[in-house]
Amino acid sequence: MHTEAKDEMRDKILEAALKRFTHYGASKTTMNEIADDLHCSKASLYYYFPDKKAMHMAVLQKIAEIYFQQMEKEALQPESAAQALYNIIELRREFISKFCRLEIFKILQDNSAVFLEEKKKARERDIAIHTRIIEAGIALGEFIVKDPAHTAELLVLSTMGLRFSVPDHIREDTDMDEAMMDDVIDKQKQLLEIFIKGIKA
Amino acid sequence: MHTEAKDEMRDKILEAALKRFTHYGASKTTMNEIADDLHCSKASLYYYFPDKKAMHMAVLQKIAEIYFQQMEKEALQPESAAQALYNIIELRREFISKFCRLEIFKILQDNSAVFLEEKKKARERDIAIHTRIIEAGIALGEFIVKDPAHTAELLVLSTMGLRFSVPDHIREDTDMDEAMMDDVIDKQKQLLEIFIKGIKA
DNA sequence: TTTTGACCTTGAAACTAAAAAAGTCAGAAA
DNA sequence: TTTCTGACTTTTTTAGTTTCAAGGTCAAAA
Repeated sequence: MHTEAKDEMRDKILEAALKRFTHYGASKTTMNEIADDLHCSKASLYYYFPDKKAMHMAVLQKIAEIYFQQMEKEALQPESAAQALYNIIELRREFISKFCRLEIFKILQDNSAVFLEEKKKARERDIAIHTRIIEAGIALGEFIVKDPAHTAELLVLSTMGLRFSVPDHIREDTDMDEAMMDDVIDKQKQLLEIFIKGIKA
Repeated sequence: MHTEAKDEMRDKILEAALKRFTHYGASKTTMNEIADDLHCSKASLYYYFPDKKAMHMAVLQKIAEIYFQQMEKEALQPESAAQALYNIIELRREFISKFCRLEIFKILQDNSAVFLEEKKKARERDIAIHTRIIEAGIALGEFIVKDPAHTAELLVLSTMGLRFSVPDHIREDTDMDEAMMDDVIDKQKQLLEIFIKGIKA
């Protein structure tokens, strides 16, 4: 059984790719560069991944998995549902500031069916986590909500939407947005504050 | 004093342009086509507008003015501030379904300084109107809000942001979005409901 | 003052060639 | 048998060019 070794190499590739992506941006990274970093041939990469897009996806899934697991930990047994919701925003701030250089948006521009599917799944998972927190809030007597899943969707979508409150031309610019990000996160927290009051028991 | 006649011709041009824009989209409309519709020469258009962009802006300002005036009427003396906020969403629905074919987004893609400035002004006016309604709500004892302008900004931005809850690839498509729009408007109303509860006295 | 035909200018498609990157495969290495 | 690679082909990107429709100007007419 050589699968452990195989998985190990696969992971090494993902790490090397992620390093390049976060440093130079995914769109500026070639398969050859990743291979060179690993002192292996490009053909090897194609032994582990069917194509470049699959590798991109795997990198994305890898970091998303960590992010979601942190979120789920937060959602598991909150002392306060409201606090859990705030903590998730903080988690998001960390995640974004860590991976914003990866040009995640440029990859996702690629609106292929697989990508959209993955994006949808991620959003659903995000909403599911928020649903669980809201349900916990109901159980704790913090919130009164008729349809937790629906309310969670609304919270997630409206919070995400605030991302677009910063003008278009700045969103492109990769330098300035670190400062802008704080503004967006701030707005997200302020909206959450009102949102929580709006569903408070 | 020939200014009335001049203004009249200017307005005729704007109407002809708007008709073309809403029918075929602004990006697919040429100056020659507008001139032909008016049975005049293209050079005449340039007597009234310095260039094409200025004409686009004028068309946009014209329809925006109507939209904002309706909003302001709504904001002037609401019996219920909450109801006024709902009415404004309904106004927005009408406005969008009327002018969505104009490809406003494609024009606004043009991130020139003048355009951004105008966009910013429009947003500020939007926020100002919402501020007035929230202040009215406070006066009527409906709401308790510390900083009405700030709360209004948050409401406007989060509501607008919901526009992006529909997947990217559908936003491009000019056919489907009529149905999608209803979904967005629905979400905006649902968010407003919670938002209002969140600032309720 | 307003309008126009004739004219000039510009920018966005439509090709093209060259370079770079993606992707394949027969066979070597482990 | 699984993993890896050099040498190869194919596809995509880029940069340069042409071309033409659309933008824009102007002297002169109405």
